[in-house]
Amino acid sequence: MAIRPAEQLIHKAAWLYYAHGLRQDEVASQLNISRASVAMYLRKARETGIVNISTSTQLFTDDVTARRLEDTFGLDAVWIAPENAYLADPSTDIAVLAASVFLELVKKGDRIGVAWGRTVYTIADIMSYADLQDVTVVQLCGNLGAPYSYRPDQCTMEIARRLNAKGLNFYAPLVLSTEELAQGLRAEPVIRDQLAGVADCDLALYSVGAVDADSHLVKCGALSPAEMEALRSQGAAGVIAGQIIDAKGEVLDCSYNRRVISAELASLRAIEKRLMVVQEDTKFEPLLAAVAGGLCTHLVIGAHMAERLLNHAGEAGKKAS
Amino acid sequence: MAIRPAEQLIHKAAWLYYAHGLRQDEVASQLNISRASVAMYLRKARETGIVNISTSTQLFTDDVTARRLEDTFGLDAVWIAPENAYLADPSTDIAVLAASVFLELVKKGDRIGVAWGRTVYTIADIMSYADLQDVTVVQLCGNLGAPYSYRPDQCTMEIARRLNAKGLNFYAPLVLSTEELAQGLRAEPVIRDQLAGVADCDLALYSVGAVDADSHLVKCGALSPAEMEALRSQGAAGVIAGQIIDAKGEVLDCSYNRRVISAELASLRAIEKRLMVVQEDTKFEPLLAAVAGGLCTHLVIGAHMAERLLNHAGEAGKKAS
DNA sequence: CACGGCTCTCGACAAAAGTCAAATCTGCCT
DNA sequence: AGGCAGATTTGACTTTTGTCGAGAGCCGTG
Repeated sequence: MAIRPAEQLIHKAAWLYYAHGLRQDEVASQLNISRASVAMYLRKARETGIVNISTSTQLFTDDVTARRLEDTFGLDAVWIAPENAYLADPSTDIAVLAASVFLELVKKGDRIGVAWGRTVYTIADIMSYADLQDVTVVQLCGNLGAPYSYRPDQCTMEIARRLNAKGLNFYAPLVLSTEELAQGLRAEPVIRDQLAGVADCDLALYSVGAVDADSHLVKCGALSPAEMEALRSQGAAGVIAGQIIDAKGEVLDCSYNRRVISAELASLRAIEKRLMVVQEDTKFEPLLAAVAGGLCTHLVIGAHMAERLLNHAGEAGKKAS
Repeated sequence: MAIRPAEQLIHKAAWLYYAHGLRQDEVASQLNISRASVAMYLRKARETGIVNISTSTQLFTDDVTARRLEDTFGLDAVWIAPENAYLADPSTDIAVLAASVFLELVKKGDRIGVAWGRTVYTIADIMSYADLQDVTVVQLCGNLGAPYSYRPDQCTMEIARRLNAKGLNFYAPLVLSTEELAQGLRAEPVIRDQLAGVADCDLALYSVGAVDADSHLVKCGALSPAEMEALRSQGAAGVIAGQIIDAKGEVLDCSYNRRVISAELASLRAIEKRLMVVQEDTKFEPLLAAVAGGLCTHLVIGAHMAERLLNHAGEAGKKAS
């Protein structure tokens, strides 16, 4: 990690510009280079996280709805992305917000568990760079061989890259064909250590998957549409880090789950800050299951989903009384 | 702390501009206001810490000299402001650097002890705003009645204001006329609690004062030039949070110190991160004393001072062998 | 040693952001 | 209701910044 001569220059330029508030041409004359170069250096500085521009996400927690959600579901913090006005694509909105929230939650020296999925990868993709050197990003579950760009290891690596952190991948398949093999693999020292290390994380980032034919588990061939359907009728309500959970947020007792290599839910629950991000409105039930199972403490969702959650809680309350 | 309607707008504008990367005119049309207003909002957002622009101070620790200082004096981290090229005023350079380092060291929920002096106030003055809501800034020592703008309470309040944090001043004089009175005042519940709370701080910010006629203690009338001179011959080497220390960094046994209301050195040493900033080259001996006494773990100084420290250590080493 | 291929740098132009005085709005007092 | 003081907003203008293609320097290779 020796600092290249150019990096030194970028650093100096960034310092003079952002910390001292000089103009670009002043910086240029200080460093005896052209202003155009300064502009380029500054862009690089922003891209590599030498300078950090972060905007408070407080606006999105201040919302009354967010507060009520925190109260009714016992969550530590909820962020709600306004559905309507802002940008063309509402789900991008959620991802942008989630990325900011994530960066706000990360601290130096943290160990971060990352699951996989389109949502997680989208977040990684738009997340700005930061310079947290002694952070470790660990992969929460095994890999799928599919050619998707949001494979578990990709998610982990991309986030590690953005944070300038260490990425700890693990190269085991997510699902094996027999329970015995899975058990054997889980006992392998390399794998065992990685899985044991999950509980030591300070922060986790994941989404929740739906139990339907569109699930990545189906798309990647881990389960057939028919199997998925069968699991659903057995009570499957969602997918967390590759594992099927029921409506109470517990691991569903089924062959599939026993063949999976992934962090145990108990380990996940041991992580202090569990950030769950849900983009799709269709993932209402999966989300409910995850929340019921105490699988998240911090939540980023869209306004519409927020409403549905509150309504649901209201009705459940009425029924109970 | 109800959010004024305008603040909401500022927040939204900042979000769209900095997080989503829209241009100002795009933001303007989104929010149905003129672009000029957006520009103004954004300035306010930066000023109030809704957006945070911070540049890594790593450049200044990467220095070989800084590393050697860390090693030879057993410090956690050292930052060295390059003396020559950068700006007109080298001591401003140090303060700018110190402010950035300080902001980098502060974490949410921290309790911060702040002493006083021109250096500390300069830092407070140029420090950019941040939005750390549950941070407490506590004053480390009593006040002086002088009309200086860098009175202890001013320093504390200004820093608290910049961080959007709670400021805990304490209104006792720094020096009393008799030891009995000081003892009595220290026993006062309000004062006692405040002093006891110092050891709970996570971070301290102070400089070190010189023992000469230019000292603020003299300028503010706490000591006469003659008394100062007398203390010097008794072994006074520096001033920390209003107290006189000897060359070993211990409290000097003298009447003055017994009449002072300030945090005990033991409490200061109990603080995990003790950030000391020294601007003036003349404060070489005071700094040595402070370092010897373990009163700082993190150090921000100029290049010239860094050299002197290293040379001194080198010579001391030679003499010893 | 000449030749591509490569990155880095610069000048000039276009785009974006900052600024200021005038206009408008707002609440409040008479 | 009128009018005044303060803050807020705006349009027009200036300054600053981003970008692009051209050119310069640098290396390994044929």
